[in-house]
Amino acid sequence: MRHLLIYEMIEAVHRSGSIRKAAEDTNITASALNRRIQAFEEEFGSEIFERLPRGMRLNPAGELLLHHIRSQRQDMARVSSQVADLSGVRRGHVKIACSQALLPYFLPEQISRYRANFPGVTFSVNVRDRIQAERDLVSFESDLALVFEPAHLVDFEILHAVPQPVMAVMSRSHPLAIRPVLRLRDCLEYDLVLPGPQYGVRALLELAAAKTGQRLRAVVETESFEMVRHYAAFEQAIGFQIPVGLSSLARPDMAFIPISDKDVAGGELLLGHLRGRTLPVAALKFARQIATALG
Amino acid sequence: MRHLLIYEMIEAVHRSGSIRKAAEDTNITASALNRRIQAFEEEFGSEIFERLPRGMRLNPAGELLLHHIRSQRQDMARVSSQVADLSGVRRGHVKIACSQALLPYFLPEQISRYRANFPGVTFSVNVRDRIQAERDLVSFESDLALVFEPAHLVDFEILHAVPQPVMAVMSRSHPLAIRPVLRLRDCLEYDLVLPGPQYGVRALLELAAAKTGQRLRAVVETESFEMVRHYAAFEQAIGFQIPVGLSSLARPDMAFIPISDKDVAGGELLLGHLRGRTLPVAALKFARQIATALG
DNA sequence: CCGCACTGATGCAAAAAATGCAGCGCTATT
DNA sequence: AATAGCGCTGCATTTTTTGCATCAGTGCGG
Repeated sequence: MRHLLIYEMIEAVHRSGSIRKAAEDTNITASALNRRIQAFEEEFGSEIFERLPRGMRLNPAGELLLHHIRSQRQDMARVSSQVADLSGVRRGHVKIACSQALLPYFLPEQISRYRANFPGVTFSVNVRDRIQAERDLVSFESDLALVFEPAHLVDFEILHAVPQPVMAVMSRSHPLAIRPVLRLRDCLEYDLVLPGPQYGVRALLELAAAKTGQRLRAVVETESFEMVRHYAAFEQAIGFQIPVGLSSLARPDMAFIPISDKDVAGGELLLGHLRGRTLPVAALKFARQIATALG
Repeated sequence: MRHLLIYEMIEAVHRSGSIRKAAEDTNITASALNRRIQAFEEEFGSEIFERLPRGMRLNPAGELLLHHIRSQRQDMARVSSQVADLSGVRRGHVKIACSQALLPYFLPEQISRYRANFPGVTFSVNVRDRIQAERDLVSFESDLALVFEPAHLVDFEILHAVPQPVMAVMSRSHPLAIRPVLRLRDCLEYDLVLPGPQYGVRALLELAAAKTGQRLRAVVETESFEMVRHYAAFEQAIGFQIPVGLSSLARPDMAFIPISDKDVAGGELLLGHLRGRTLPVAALKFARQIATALG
């Protein structure tokens, strides 16, 4: 889209913070780029960059414009994908920001299933915590977000929600492994493997512990959910995770037991997109598929 | 916006149905215009026009693109108005599609009040029936719609709703003018002035009459609400109208009496905009003002 | 306090792109 | 069969964009 090149130039300047650096990325001379920016500002009726001695920086008008640029680019991409869809080609690219728990089993299976039907569609999967996921939607870096217990929901339009109780994860040989349901106090008698404080599971556990005046002492605290699962398997320790991140088929040596909802309030796994956006066909169809899969 | 000229050209070709006619509107040669369209289709990756022996016509891909073009233009206008707002200028243009009932008193007063605060803001007011109003929103020809009893509400995002009972309109000297409330059967004993069948008030009246097995016989049927009011004033006839279109201050010689809701179901006056759109600041502020005014 | 390295801006000539003109082939109407 | 309308295209011309060289300003380190 030659006529939209100026938008890419503006973004390049914004990214690199200087015309000269952006000129290299854009394969153009700094002087040419400079004049295009100036010509655009002239037409636009307002400067969009602050000229600092050390480079360029978007001013408030520029921020507003940048959001428009991103929105318009995404909408153009949607139109393209719909046009491709018209000719029956089913192309497209779906960008997903998701919680770590979706990585081991759920998303690989879903993406593979979708691509079995539409092999022309490609995917980007980015691990994001609940705050970053929302930021990704706003900056159009992701089409869909799939996160556990998102923090604040402005700009987040919920497509689907499923309750996800917190599960205890342990070796099958663990003394508690035979129980159908666990109380939090049972778990606290053993070594704990906890996810970092930025995660929803941890937040729910802390809340529950505080309510009953107990304290969570982790022998291992980690950012990696994989670590939580595997460490629990090696030692006689207890980890925590939500069902969507677990697969008893893949790990017959492990037990996954729900914590009683008397102790720990169950969280919700939310599928959503940027409020007011029209999603590309591919993203929309994929969203429908995973909504069905989540039940 | 020179870089968006190609969009205007596409719209011009769409409007006029031929390159040669569109070329005149665009102040360009047919050959140049032709080549720009071709270059665009090349870049876009798909033809957007059907070449007919009698001219050009958008194909489905073109229809999709056209909607994107309109949406992007409106969003750019919104950005501009927000940028103007940044510098404290408060410029903008608000396009309203509204029912006829809003014309005599309500909108003039509201627009005047708004412009007293923000004289840089201008307005377009277009009279539209409830179907056309929605179509106007979809094609971005209007920012806001203010209609009585809209038919179907896909694409219509409701910002505000107020109940509006059907009122009988007559001269103060009319025998019924002293009553506080009227029954429909009372009215039917007199000559009636009715709005055309495309209007919500008429639809509600017909429904009510049918329910009790009565028939509405109009001595005057008209598309003009002004005609309804004035004819009722001249003869001892009864007209019908919703409160927002009436002003007892402006017409002390006339009586406006509600029809009992036992007979005629009250309709709703709805203020709305295109689903998913971000309105320009001016339109949004004006919408808030009239929502408050409507109560 | 002075280079030095970095920034954006600008005059001018060269390169590239867009345009206008004239004419072609086609089709539906008269 | 003549005509009037359509989209398309080769070629010369005009307009726009670009690259090069250079200027002016600013902050940093010696």
